Amino acid sequence: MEDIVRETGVSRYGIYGTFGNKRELFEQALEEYAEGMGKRSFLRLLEPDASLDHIRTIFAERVADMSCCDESKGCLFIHTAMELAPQDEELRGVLQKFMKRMGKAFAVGLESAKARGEVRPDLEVKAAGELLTSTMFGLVVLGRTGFSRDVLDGIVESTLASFR
Amino acid sequence: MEDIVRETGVSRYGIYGTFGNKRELFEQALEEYAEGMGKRSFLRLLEPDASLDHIRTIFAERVADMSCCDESKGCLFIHTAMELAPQDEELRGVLQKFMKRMGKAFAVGLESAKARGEVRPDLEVKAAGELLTSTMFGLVVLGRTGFSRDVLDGIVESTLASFR
DNA sequence: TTTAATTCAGAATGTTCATTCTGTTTTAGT
DNA sequence: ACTAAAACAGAATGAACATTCTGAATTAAA
Repeated sequence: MEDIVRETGVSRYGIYGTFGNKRELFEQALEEYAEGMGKRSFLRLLEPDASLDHIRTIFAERVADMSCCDESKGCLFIHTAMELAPQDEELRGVLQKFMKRMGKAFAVGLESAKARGEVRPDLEVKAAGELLTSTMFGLVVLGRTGFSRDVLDGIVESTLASFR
Repeated sequence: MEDIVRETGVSRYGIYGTFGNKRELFEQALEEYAEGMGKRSFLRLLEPDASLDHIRTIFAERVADMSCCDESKGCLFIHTAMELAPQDEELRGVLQKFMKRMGKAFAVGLESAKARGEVRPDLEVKAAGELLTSTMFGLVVLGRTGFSRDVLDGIVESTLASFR
């Protein structure tokens, strides 16, 4: 809270008055974050011209994040899932909502890719979308333990290759 | 530390005398844990008769862990990777050592499965082993956020199916 | 058995941090 | 401009917790 007061310039009074407590503030921040990252990364998968390359790019951005500075390794989703979700039903609900949306977006993107002949016709896009969601988080864990960019890229490519 | 003193029955004096501090105690616990889980789960992949089913079983055990009680969701590896690895080079080294070993074990198991004709002959087992390592952690993240056993099993099956 | 070294349980210390409180300043309505 | 409400900065409170300290109990050596 100290940090938030300093960085935002909003007083403790204001924060507690508006959000009640740290927990509530966090929940709203999480929703905001998810909404933003959905718009920034996943919306493009819903365009009719979405291709496998769109998916590749989403992963590439994440891998790039992991591999650079010490900061910003991982995302709020995975930290929340690991540290809070099992004991907090409400947060779990927020995470599930957005992760399901993520899987869905992947599935829609894959369907478009299928129409373009980039993936095999019998691919089950729903299952594949869930797999990609899981892969995203697996990558973050490996990235945090310092695995090289090459390894992370390799995992993404193997996964995408399996759709062909 | 309070909890450890209570649960082990060892006095603070003894713990600090033997391990120095919480950090050192933790590092040794992590190695112990990794060693044990390696022996319990991954050693069988090195047997010459290892099959795809051995891999499936390892994942099934993990999925079962995730889906039952509130306790024990996740493992020490992933928690350490998420919470400590980026700021602690030594722990990162420990994690990397064991995660690489894990990938290697998967690769060896896949090679045996290939000999049995269970996976396609041109599968790159090294890359596939790394992918399975990543998948393992991805599953834990989804499990923690409450995804159903069916979804988790589906991800495992899609992944294994992609090797055929 | 006596002495010296270990080990014990639990109290004391010091730090971090969320939350509340207080007295002052700013804003909005008249 | 004057009053009442809102918002401020920062101090006070209280809890959690790692680590160190203390005096008592236990063990091992003579």
